[in-house]
Amino acid sequence: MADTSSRLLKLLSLLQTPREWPGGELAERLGVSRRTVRRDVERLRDLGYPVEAMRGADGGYRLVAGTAMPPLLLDDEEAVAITVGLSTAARQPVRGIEEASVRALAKLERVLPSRLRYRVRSLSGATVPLPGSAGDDVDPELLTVLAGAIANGERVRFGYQAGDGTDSARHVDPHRLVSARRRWYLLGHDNDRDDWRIFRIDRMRDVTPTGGRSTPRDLPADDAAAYVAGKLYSLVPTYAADVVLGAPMAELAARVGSDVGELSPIDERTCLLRCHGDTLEWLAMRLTALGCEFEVREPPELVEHLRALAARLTRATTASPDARPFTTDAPDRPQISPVV
Amino acid sequence: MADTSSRLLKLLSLLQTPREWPGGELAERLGVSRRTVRRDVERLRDLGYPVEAMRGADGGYRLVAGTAMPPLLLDDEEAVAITVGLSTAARQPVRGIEEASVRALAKLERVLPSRLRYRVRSLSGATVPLPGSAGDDVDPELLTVLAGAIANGERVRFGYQAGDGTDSARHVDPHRLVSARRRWYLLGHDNDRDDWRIFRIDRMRDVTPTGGRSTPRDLPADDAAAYVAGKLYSLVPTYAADVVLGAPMAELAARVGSDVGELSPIDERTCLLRCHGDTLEWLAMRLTALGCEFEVREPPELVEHLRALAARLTRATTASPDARPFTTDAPDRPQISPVV
DNA sequence: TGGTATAGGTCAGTTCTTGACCTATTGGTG
DNA sequence: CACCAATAGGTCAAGAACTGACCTATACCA
Repeated sequence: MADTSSRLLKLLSLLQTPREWPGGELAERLGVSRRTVRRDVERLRDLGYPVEAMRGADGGYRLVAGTAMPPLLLDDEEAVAITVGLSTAARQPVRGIEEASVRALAKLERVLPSRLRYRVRSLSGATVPLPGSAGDDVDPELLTVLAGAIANGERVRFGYQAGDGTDSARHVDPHRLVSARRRWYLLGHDNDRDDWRIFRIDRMRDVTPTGGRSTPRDLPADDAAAYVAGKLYSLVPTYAADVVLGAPMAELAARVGSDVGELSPIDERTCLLRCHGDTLEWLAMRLTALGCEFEVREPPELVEHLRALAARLTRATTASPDARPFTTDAPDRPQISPVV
Repeated sequence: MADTSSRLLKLLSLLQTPREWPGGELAERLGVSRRTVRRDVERLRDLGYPVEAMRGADGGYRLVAGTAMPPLLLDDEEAVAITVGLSTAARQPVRGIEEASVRALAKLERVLPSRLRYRVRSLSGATVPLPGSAGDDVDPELLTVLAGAIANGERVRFGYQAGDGTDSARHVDPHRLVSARRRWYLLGHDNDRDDWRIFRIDRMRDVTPTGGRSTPRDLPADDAAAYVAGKLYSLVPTYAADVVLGAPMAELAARVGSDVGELSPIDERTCLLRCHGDTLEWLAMRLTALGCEFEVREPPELVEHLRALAARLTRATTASPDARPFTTDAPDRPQISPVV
């Protein structure tokens, strides 16, 4: 009966509010007798959602953590907040739950009322881009489209710009989304080339599901993520940095996230940081953000980059504040660094 | 009837998967006849959740966006992903939906099965701290406790370390959570001092709801967020920066998020950036991340900070790579910059 | 044009739900 | 310590709803 079901949902939604509900108030809100409220609570418990009841004066009902995840009943603002949160999470994925984030985002986006969509769009445009990832940010919507196609077993068609700049149209059976090195990749079977390929998602254009079913194939490896990571290692240049930090390891441990790099102690006052990064900008930012003295051993490119940065900072602070800036055309002054 | 309701929920959960479901398969999965599936779909539509049906061969049912937000049925991984996403979102709140994010997080945390909690905890520890906010990160759990107390109208008790370092115990009727200047604040009525106070949440300890009801009071202003922002303006020092950027405004517009500052053009090759920040580290990072030439006009503290940073970078790159670093004890070398 | 999918009407038997009334139990308060 | 207010749960009868079986209409694809 639609009446009972909708009442149960309404009850769940009330109970998800962080407060206690006396039975009488619930009965009034739901338009039924108190006895029915008790029965509804029993029904929810049967469904696996533990409703806790405080007996005695000013007792009441409240939903507590159980073994199953109850259906989340969100109001408009919460739905928007979650969508925005997941969109930004997709831009800076957290190891181990990248795909689940995208799945959850896809779920949400499919049912998000249109009046909320524009709010999401205007809000997620306001996120601060991080250095090293500027320009080649992935559109979260693209991710959800691909996630949907993968789950649905649908073939997709898109335009792809390869690393050497050549454009081509692709027909691909999408297989898995993998995020590695702060970028998103699609592992799929290229039907025209009849082989497995890895595509950088920020280089894909006009992705459209064709409607055709993709043929199930065995993975080229046991673990798709490992496969992609391995291929990338030989394809994408990566900088491995080797830096001596002028502070005790204990002091820095909290500031160095696990995805930044590994710390090892040298003595009481210094320690060694080994980290990887695909752009020099990213490495430079991580290092300056540490706020301590440091000394770069490897790679020379990073030394060079930091020198250029230091020079830029010096120029930024030495010009006289009254003079019109940049009047002398110094041809060797770098303009905006190209997007990598 | 629990049977029908749970079947409806199961159906909703199936339909939230990004694929099409033919009626026959749904009937099989739900253990009912196809006619009942059709009726269940009708029930869902009555509840306001639009189920789209594709007729014809290989048609099927799918849930589409409607006017109401359907209950979200998440699997374990998705629940973890959303919780982690919201936790990090609470650390770097997005203007306009700060409170909704916390509300949604509170909702989730209250019902999150315990087996998922430890996964959330281990994952959210891996987030990268940003410069300028290091050390005084807010614990998202604290936010959800406060959000719950506010919604429940419960009085809270906590220890607070004021700006001058003095400790005190507080009894407060919590009123609103406000995030401003990349920090979280609690606006509440301090019962011992009988006045409205603003608390920095990262300075609160041992927050516990006392169980006592907080007495409803009128806000000291129409808009709590504006009230807090106004008070902060007179309490917390803020740097207003004035920077000339050596690149056309059009090129930079995408890189300057709306919360970074306002751009205005000077000529075809340069533009002006006016921005605010509560720490010099934050301002310095934003500026260097732009990747273009720039020139700081104001404030002098920022110029000083950037000079020191440039000097640090120079030291980091000029030491001979073979020599043991930091052998000479230069007393004027700053150690880790204190947490602001 | 044929096959397969959804859409929806009707009917009878079964099952479930609801509210009213009842008692038991628990926890805080005066 | 007794009282009160809250949850917990049993039972009953009337009513309502659900289900599956059968039917036809309709749309889409190959």
